[in-house]
Amino acid sequence: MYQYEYPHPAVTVDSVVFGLDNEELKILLIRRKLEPFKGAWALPGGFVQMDESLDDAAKRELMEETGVEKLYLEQLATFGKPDRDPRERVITVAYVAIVNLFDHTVKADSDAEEAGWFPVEDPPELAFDHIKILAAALNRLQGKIRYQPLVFEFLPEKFTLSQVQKLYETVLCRPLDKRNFRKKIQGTGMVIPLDEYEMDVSHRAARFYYFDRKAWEEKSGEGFHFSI
Amino acid sequence: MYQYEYPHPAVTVDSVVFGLDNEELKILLIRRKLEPFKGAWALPGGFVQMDESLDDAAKRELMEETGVEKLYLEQLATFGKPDRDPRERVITVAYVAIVNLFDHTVKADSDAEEAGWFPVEDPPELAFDHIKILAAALNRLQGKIRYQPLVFEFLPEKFTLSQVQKLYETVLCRPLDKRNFRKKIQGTGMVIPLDEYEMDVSHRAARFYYFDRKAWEEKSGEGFHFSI
DNA sequence: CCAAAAGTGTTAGAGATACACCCATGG
DNA sequence: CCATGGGTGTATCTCTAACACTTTTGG
Repeated sequence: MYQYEYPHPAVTVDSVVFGLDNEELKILLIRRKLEPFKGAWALPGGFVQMDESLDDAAKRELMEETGVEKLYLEQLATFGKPDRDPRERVITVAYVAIVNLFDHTVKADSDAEEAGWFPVEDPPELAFDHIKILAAALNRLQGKIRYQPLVFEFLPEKFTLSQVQKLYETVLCRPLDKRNFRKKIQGTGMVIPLDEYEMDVSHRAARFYYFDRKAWEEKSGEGFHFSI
Repeated sequence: MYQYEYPHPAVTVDSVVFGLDNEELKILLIRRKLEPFKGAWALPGGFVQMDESLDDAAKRELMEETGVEKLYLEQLATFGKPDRDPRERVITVAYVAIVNLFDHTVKADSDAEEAGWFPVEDPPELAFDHIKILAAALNRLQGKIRYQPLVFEFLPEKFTLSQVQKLYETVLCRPLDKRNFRKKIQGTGMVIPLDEYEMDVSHRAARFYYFDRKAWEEKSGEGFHFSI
């Protein structure tokens, strides 16, 4: 039993985990085992432990629930309306995460928890105010992807330019001109062609490229603007 | 006395309040009356009450400490390293605020609390991790001011274009070309000239303008890009 | 030879940048 | 008449946007 002179809220972290599944943008949801909202789908998350930072809490919860260690993670915002949880006052720090579903497999079920990937555009009913958090996360992703190289967090080490373009189109919900897109991507100097090509495709084989993280880190220091 | 089955952290809100004082960008600080960091300068803030939202808590604290009701307020980020407060686990939700020091006077001292405005570039030693919060806030301000009309939150209803330009230069820490700046500002269609001019200045009197909030609200809906 | 996706350049227009002088006012 | 800041236009350049056909491969 823990006692305080003044009331303290509970604090949780919840993550909106984006992934690219079969060229569709999806989010990871967990089915709740406990009341309230028992049986409903919800964002993965949980209570912040007293000895861990918020970032560490988000990482730990995602590790526990997806088994993925390496992922992109950034704080989104904190949601704290007094009545957002019917049990007690719960303030949640929301995160945006991106997992690479090519290089890492995500365990769909962990310690008897049901988990699943759902289309961003058509999610099921969500517990609490999680639909609002999802909206904020999508907004952040759409805004940030235009001037930071987040796309490569979704893609395998080696990718084709068409994959990159389709991903941008999916996230931004608008078509991009192929020639202008390729010019711009290659003009950054951070997307480097390999001498490898697709195999066994029934059309001209696409060239593979990789993202040069070092070049990005160097250039991003000096106010470099990515910009799609 | 309040009891919980699991330990709960304390949650506070802290605000970085920016204001334009004599053409200098300043922040509002409060001198701490209590341990820890008694006597040190700190960001204004305090504990979140159980029945108020985070935004409401930030507004209430600022009202109590500055007497200002109308101000620009936006959530910045949440800081929660386990050891950021020596007493107990305290997670703080940081806000960025802007007060207009032309139209509203801020009471420098409130209920026996010492308060003061300090240059952003040269603040005193701050309590807790508040220097990190300040850095994040300044970063947010510099980023956001380029594509959202935040400058007008600092300025009086009626202002001159030179005031606007100097403010941009102050915040962005770089000079701007006068003619190009004026073209761009006027090109937005949201900064409207008045038939009023400065009085009693020992040089050509500058024209006054006002910011058309309605035009901004309409245009910002349709993906309008401010951009300086 | 057909279907399917990869790959490739040029042109026109819009927006950004660079730049220098005259004007109005108070002292 | 001098000091101080207010106010104005043009030329160049860069970046963006629009646009259509040829290439490669498997079936």
